[in-house]
Amino acid sequence: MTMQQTDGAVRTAGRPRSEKAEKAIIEAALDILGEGSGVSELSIEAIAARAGVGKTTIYRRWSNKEDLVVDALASLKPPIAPLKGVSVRDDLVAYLQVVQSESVHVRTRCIMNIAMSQSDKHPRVAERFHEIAIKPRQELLSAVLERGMANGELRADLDVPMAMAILSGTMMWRTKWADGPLPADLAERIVDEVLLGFRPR
Amino acid sequence: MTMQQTDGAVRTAGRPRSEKAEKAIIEAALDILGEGSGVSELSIEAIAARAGVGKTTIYRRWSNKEDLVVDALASLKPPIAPLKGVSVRDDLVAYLQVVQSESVHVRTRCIMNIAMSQSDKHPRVAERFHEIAIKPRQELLSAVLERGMANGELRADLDVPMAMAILSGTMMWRTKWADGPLPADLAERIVDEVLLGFRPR
DNA sequence: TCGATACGCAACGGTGTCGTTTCATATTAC
DNA sequence: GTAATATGAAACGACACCGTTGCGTATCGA
Repeated sequence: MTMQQTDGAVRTAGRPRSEKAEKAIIEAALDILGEGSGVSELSIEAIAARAGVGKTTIYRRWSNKEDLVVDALASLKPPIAPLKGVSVRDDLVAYLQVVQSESVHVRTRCIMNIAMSQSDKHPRVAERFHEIAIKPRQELLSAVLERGMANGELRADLDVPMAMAILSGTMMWRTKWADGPLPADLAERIVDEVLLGFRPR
Repeated sequence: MTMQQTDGAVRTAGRPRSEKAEKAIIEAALDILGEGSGVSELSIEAIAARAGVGKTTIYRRWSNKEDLVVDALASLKPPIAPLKGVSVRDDLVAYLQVVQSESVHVRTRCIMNIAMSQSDKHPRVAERFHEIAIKPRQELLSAVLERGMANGELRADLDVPMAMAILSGTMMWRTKWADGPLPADLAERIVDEVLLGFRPR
């Protein structure tokens, strides 16, 4: 027996599922992943314990770990900066500064690690992560570059995908293999160096 | 009771340790890592089984898994191309082509993944990997760039570490997040794009 | 030959996680 | 109140590894 509610959701008889528990589970999963565990090392028991929840409650919602992780990643809000700068240079600097500042946070680092290292073993997770975290940023970056090409700040024949790879790849390389503390003006230095080749001849 | 050998190695009484077994163990470990396992998922039992070796033989040589992995990574020969090209451009293209071709091999990919994603959890392994696989290449790349600066192919004020990050990071980004098959001339396109900003004004 | 050491193999007890089940309790619709 | 469903807690048997030990065999020096 079911009945329609005003919002169109289907209600069933009996106690409804606790949203609070669901949030706690996802938060706990992200927490553990953020501490450096890979997907395979992420145990349901550990999630349940940290979330203060019975394993039953988890298994009732997700039939396997991957589904849980996919949902967890989906809950990550991609914090995209608005990027309303005056120049392309300012926008790029602002963008890379966001990327750099995120790379400092352990949780961001670890989740990035998961995306990069476990894409072969967990393609669904990787796909979802790409859609949630990578794609919107790429589109943002792409828009900045296109704008620069349109208004003459950048070469009209700029290879946009290549330019995006140069910018993102350089920042990732430096944040990944950093020998020491990153320079505070890293974003500016990357942009200024790279733009030398992007500006009109 | 020990005695000196001609090569200075110390020989003990009794059956000597089998070099063949040692090679098999390390090879098996690399094999499993190359199939996508992380260091934590790498089990001694699995290594022993694949190497056709008793667990005893492994525990007799390494007291823990990290030591084994460190030795295994150390055994990887970094295949550095000679890079005797005529121009800086040719050398850079040749270098990046090696990087790209390696990125196709599953084993290389996975070991790279380990280095990138488990550096926080296994710092000794990461350090060793950096020394074995990253550092020699960085020095090679650095030498190419310095040569270009000396002979006028590149700007005299080029930021070498930044330039290296741009080249390596771009290739990594494209090989990592590739949507489809990589273009065959990827290395040339990266170098040609990047060199626009590296050449003298 | 003999002592010493390494070998592969099998088994040990211990631990952690799996996915499931049972239970008493809580929350909802009817 | 009653039926239905969800909850957290606990326990289940199963499995994979752990690190260790014992065993019979193989290979070395003396």
